[in-house]
Order: sequence, then structure tokens, then C-alpha cells
Amino acid sequence: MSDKDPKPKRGRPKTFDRDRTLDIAMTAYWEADPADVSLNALCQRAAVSKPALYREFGGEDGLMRAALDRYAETVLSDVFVVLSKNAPLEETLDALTAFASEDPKMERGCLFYKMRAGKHRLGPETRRRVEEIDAAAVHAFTAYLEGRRAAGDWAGDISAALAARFLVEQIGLALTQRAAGEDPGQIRDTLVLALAALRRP
Amino acid sequence: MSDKDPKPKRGRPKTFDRDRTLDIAMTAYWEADPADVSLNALCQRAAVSKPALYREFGGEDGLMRAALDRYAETVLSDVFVVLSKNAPLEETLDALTAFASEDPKMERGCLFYKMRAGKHRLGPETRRRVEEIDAAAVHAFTAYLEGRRAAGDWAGDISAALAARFLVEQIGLALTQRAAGEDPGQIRDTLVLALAALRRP
DNA sequence: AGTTTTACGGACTGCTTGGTACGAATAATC
DNA sequence: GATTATTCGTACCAAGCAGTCCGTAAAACT
Repeated sequence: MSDKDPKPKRGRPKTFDRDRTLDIAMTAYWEADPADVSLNALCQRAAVSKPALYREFGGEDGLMRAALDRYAETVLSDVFVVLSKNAPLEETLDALTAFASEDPKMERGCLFYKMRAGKHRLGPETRRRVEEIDAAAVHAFTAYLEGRRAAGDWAGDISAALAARFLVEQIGLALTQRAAGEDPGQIRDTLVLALAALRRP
Repeated sequence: MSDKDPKPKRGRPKTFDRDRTLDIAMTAYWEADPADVSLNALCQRAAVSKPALYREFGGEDGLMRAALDRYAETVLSDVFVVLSKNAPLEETLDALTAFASEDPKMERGCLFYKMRAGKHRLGPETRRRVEEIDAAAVHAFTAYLEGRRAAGDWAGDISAALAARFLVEQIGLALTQRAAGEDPGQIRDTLVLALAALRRP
């Protein structure tokens, strides 16, 4: 597995730091609304030339898509991990509530939900990825809830798919409120109120 | 009160149709995201010159604010009327659910919530008006719920203010989903699930 | 040394944006 | 008819946008 310069390639050696640039782009898109971050501003922020960006990512759509990919690997994966643990319902809902309404990491909201909210403004690649992640999230929540039902842990009389959609939307709502700078305590209260629908029969 | 040309004013007579222009602007902002409607496009759509717009509304902010004003008078007022009727809780929640998830008038979502979602992109006047309407909505819902509590109709153990906030956000979520073109049936199911928190003790 | 290959970025394109300068048009008044 | 008051819209502005041209730098190969 040694990727230690196995082939001294021809031509001028590449100096473009893809990883660093992607980090900066992801952070910028995350902090602000992706629609409010221009390529020009991004180039300046990362001290990178525009042609370099185009060589590496093909354009704005490619860059956004790559940034979203990284976000999914870096941040969203944690949520999927939590679900795959198949912990009791109460415990999982508490963890999700804390994550969405209080986790300092999510103080500026969630890049995925921000992109989803402005889906019509995205390029085709990024939009496709957003829909992919959305479907994956619903699927993961559905699987988790079906597991909890089988474990006798959840007695809801609704379909797991509906409950999963509901969860995804309520968490999204909370994270959108955080991005808007609303009071975490109030966000938490609202989210707890909503999720009560899954706790009681 | 006759405004029948009581004063033959000096200067060139005005031909600008403020009402018609405002209607077209409101509709355009409503159908699309306000951030995606440029003044240029609006002028073309209304067959109006840009300087005329500036003379009448002062700029983009003024026009948006005027369009939102008209929207509040035209559309939102209906909701406030429903609340002021002080109908039983179940009945009102059903009406709100139908309004948000199925009313054909709201097929493209709600201008107020669209503006609120992109609040940071608005001019100062429009933003201020959005916050005003938001506060008014919460206030109206709070007053209604307190009335229902007094009538023994609502036995919730939470504050009316929290329940009002919750209602405003859930209705907003449903209307945002409608703007995104999601299935009304699914939107309805999700909203009913959320509002169950207010129906049960 | 010279050729080939690859990556580099300054400077440019064409387009859209919100906003405005200004002369022409149209009325009442003198 | 001249003056004054008011509204009209063409034509322009600077700024910002995504995206690209192309000359130059830096390496390996011959």
C-alpha cells in the first residue's frame, strides 16, 4: 500500500492542495448559505487561483459536490453511526435532540439541510448528491425504527417510513433554526415537543 | 371622501399603475423564491421601466416590503381571521392542517415563510416587516391557545407561547415542503403527526 | 541542449445585478 | 407662447458573477 512516489511523473509537479482547499470550501459553505459563497470569494479565502479550482473540480458544481461529499464523510457519518448502534428509542431520540439543538459543532446549522433548502439553486451533481443523502437518511431512520419496533421498544401505530420522514424533517427544522441564530433552549423545547409524537402511543 | 380628481395637479399626469405592478411583483416573489427574482426580470414581466419602479417604491427593498404588505393583507389575514373566531382546538387545527397541506392557493408555498427562510438576504425594511409578521403570528396563536385553555378545551401542560411557536414552525415546515413540490398527502401525514402533540395531554 | 508534458495563474470574456443621470413628454399656470 | 412642475423611459454605470485563454514555469525524456 505504499503510495510513496512510485512513479516520478513527467511535467511540472502539482502544488495544488486538494485536501486543504476542500476543507476551506466545506467550512465556507457550511458557515454561510452555499448560495452566498461565490467562487471568487472562495478562491481568495483559500489563496487559490480560479483556473486551479476548475482543473481540480471542473467547476462550481463539482466543487460543491466534493465539499458535500466531505461533509457527509466527516459530519453526517456520526449520525448514521448512532443509528446503527440500535440503542433504545428514548436514548437515541435524546441523543438526536441534543445533537440538533445543542451540539456546538452544529451552531451554524447543517450544510446538508442548507443545500437541501436551496436545492433548486444547485448544479446537477450536487443536487443529485443531496437527494442521495436524503434518501439514505430516511432509509437509515426507517431501518432503525423497524428494529426498535421488533424489539418491542416502539409501539407507534404509524409506518416506520412515515416516522423516519418525520424525524428527518424535525431534525432539519431544528438545525435550520440554529443556523438562523435562534435560542438553543427554545429550539430544544420545540424539538422535544415534536418528538413526543414518537415517544407516546 | 371622494378622491374623484379633486385637484387637477400640475405636471405630466402619472400613468404608473401601482396596484397592478404590486400584484405582479407579489405573484412573482410568491411563485419563486424572492431571491431568485431580479428587478430586471420583474420590470420585463410587468412591462414597467426600472426608474418608474424606483420612483414608486424607492428600490428593491421598498418593493419587496410593499409586496409583503400586500401579501399579509391579502393572504395571511385569512389565517388571523380563523384564529380570532376562537373555534374549538380540534376544529382549528384541522383547518390549519388543511390550509397548509392541501389548499391549492398554497401550492407554491408561502411568501412570508420564503422570505423568512432567506431573511439574511433581505433589505432592512423587508426584514423588519418579516419579523413583525412573525411576532404577530406568534402573538395571535398564543392568544388563541390561552383562550382555548380558559375554555377547558386545551389541557396542555406547556406554555401557550411555546405551543404557539411550535405551531408557527410546523405550519411553516409544511408550507416549505409544498413549495418544494413534495406530495401533499405526505405533508399532511407529517403535519398531523406533529400537531398530535397539541391534541393529547 | 532541446523537446515534450504537465501544472501554474494573471488577465480577460460575456453576462447579470441593483441603481441612476438626464433629456423628452405632458400637464397647469403665468 | 413662455414658464414651471411633474412623470416618463432610454441609456448608461460600476460591481460581481461563473468560466476560459494563453503565456510561463518546472519537471522528465531524448
